[in-house]
Amino acid sequence: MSPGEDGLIGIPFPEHSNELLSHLNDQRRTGLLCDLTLTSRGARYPTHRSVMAAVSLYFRRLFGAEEGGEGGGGFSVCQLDCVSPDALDALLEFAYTATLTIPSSGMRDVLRGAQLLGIQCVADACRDILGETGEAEGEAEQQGGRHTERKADGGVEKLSRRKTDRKKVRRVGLHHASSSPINPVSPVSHPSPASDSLRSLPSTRPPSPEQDELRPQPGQNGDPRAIPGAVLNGDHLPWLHDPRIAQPPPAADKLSEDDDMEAIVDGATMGNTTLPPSATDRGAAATVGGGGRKRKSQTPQQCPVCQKIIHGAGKLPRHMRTHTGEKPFQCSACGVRFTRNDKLKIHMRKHTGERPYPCPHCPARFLHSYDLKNHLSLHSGTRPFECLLCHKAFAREDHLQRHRKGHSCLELRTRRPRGDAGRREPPDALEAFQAHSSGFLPRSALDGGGSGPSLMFDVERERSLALLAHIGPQRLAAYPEFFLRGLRESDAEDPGRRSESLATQRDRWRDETEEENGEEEAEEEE
DNA sequence: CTGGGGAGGGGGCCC
DNA sequence: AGGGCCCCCTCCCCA
Repeated sequence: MSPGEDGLIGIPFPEHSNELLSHLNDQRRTGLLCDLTLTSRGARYPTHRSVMAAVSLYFRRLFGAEEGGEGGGGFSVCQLDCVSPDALDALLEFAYTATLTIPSSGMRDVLRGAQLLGIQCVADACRDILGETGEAEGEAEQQGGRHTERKADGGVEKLSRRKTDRKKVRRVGLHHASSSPINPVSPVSHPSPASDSLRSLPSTRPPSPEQDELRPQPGQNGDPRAIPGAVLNGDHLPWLHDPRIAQPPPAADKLSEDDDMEAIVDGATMGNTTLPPSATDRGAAATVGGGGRKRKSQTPQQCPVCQKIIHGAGKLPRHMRTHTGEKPFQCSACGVRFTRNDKLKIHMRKHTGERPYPCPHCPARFLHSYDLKNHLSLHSGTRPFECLLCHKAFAREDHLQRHRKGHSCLELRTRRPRGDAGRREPPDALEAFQAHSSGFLPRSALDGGGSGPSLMFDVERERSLALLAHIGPQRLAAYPEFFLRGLRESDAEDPGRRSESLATQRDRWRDETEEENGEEEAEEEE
């Protein structure tokens, strides 16, 4: 971490990506801001270049090289007759919804389209459903029938990522562009209007480890005249020459867990599946500050739906059920279903009357150990969770958090009492800010440990923002360590841009602060 | 508003 | 590697 980033605060907006995708999909449906039209056998699909470039390696290379050669003029129409309209429709739906909805009969078309367009995760999923391996493409026709039997009853099926092989999930997550060799697909001709001027994608690219495929850098194209073409040339898949695909590590699929972990942490090698810094930091924090708990290799896996990193071998299926809603564990007594066996087990205690956590000081017994822990604090009279704004103490942390969500506390302390000239507001507000942050910030982040996660509002973001609003960004100007930091990978990839904007912001806030301080001093003199 | 219970979810350890 | 078990945290609901 560079010195300037210490203490910066990142405010994650977990719903942002979903909302963003949803809005983009709306725009696609209404044709708003669409700058690219895909056509397939007469069908037209308005879409967005950026989205297609984000999801498809083919378009990524196409537009990246195009911009390198022509400065970003661009196609307005891209004819993809090689991809059936239904498959193209499904792939577009996937691009804008993260869900692949296809008829089982069209699986192979989608697979082919995904391969042609370089949408590796979809290709992997289709292969998985079809029971094909990357190496067995040629045998797919024979094998496909057997594996598609189970789909035959459903006309339309949503591909549950949970069904995909974990290794594939991880591989997709780590190597979006695939480290697995993509097999030559059967020759398909791909007439394209763009092909008139653009014959082929660059057949070679200088393999560059630093190359960021998501942000094509025009200058890196070896031949500026190598104009890409919107042609998918039969068995020639030029984008396959992407160094990360053409030269997969020979033992890419044999990476040890530790190697995988390194690959995950090494965000520089990753695309849009880069681990959130917080995730990796959490891992580091778990290792460093685990209270003596040695952290073994936990084979972290990235959820393909929410991108969350799930630690622990075998935990991904459990997590995936939170998305699918699948509740395979049913209470035999009352029929209530649960996503997890251990939760069912705890639930069963209600029926059996078992309360395995007795209070040593009273007859109370509890279903959960955590309940007992909370209960014990009542006996001891300790209220370890104190609101540092109003100093009200609570026995339970969640009650403190509930308290924080109330209004009275915020209103009490975030405004400097008039006439209290001896106590300047900025430190007061800052303390309040720290105090309220401390309650829901990871402790490691507040202990000043550089190894801990960056300061994050994991909980009560809105409340925190409200507090910030009370405090006023001006008052934080003097405390650069509290400047907000975006945690998006794009920012992380471009620290210069971030620091520049923050510096600009900081200067502006500082100016405003000086102005306001002047006003306040004038007020107090009155 | 507060105390308490139940449930959902993530992570660690162990088999 | 996968799953069971447990702990922890958080949220929601109710009295």
